[in-house]
Amino acid sequence: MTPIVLDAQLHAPARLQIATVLANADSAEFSRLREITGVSDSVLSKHLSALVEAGYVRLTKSALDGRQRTWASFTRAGRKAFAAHMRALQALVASAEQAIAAE
Amino acid sequence: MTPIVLDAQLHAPARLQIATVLANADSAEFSRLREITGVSDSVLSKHLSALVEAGYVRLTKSALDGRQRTWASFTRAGRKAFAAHMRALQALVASAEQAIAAE
DNA sequence: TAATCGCTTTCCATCTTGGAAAGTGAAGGA
DNA sequence: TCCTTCACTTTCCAAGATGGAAAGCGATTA
Repeated sequence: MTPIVLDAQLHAPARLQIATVLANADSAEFSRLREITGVSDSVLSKHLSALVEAGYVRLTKSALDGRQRTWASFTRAGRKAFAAHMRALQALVASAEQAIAAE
Repeated sequence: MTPIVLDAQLHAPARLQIATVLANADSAEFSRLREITGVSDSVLSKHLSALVEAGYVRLTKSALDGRQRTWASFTRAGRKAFAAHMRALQALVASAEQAIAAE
């Protein structure tokens, strides 16, 4: 059987939440991601920086109502990595399918 | 939408590997788990202890060929927790389905 | 009695994750 | 112009997770 490789950059729960939002939208506001993940400003900022560093996310700053806003979106690489991660999870679930079917 | 709750005790990659093996078998030998996870004796021992502590795993010691062997198996609670974790992952994958379908 | 096997425990280093608080640049008000 | 606010960002720090090496330990063999 082929080994199931999980993406360390996307594996942490908060990262998964961020990625799931980004996968379902073209972009998401910083404040919305903060609400969804439930972490502090600083922590979200660091997660996003890490994803940018990994080449998975792009941050766009633009003014809305005269105030600065930060939008996050997947890069092509990020979207691909997330898709691969989801496939890995799917394979993981599949490999345990019969086992949990008995429950 | 209902929040997707991941089990922290099963979330770490090495734990997932151990759990997947246990889910597919009645029990597994210490040495086999060590090979599959690729971690050292001490690390595997600690992971198993943590799972025992969580009430998810039972360790059985018995002699084989005159030498001590340790077998690990899921408790009923462990099997249930793993099944729930797999369902959570399945839900996570499903929530991103359309998004990754485009890839 | 000594050595080996099969873990377990201790010790230690590193990485990750988190919050609080201070810092920064842009925009708005006095 | 100076001060404040907003929306993050960075720094500082604490706690927990994870990993290996090495020592420990009980049960066999030699």
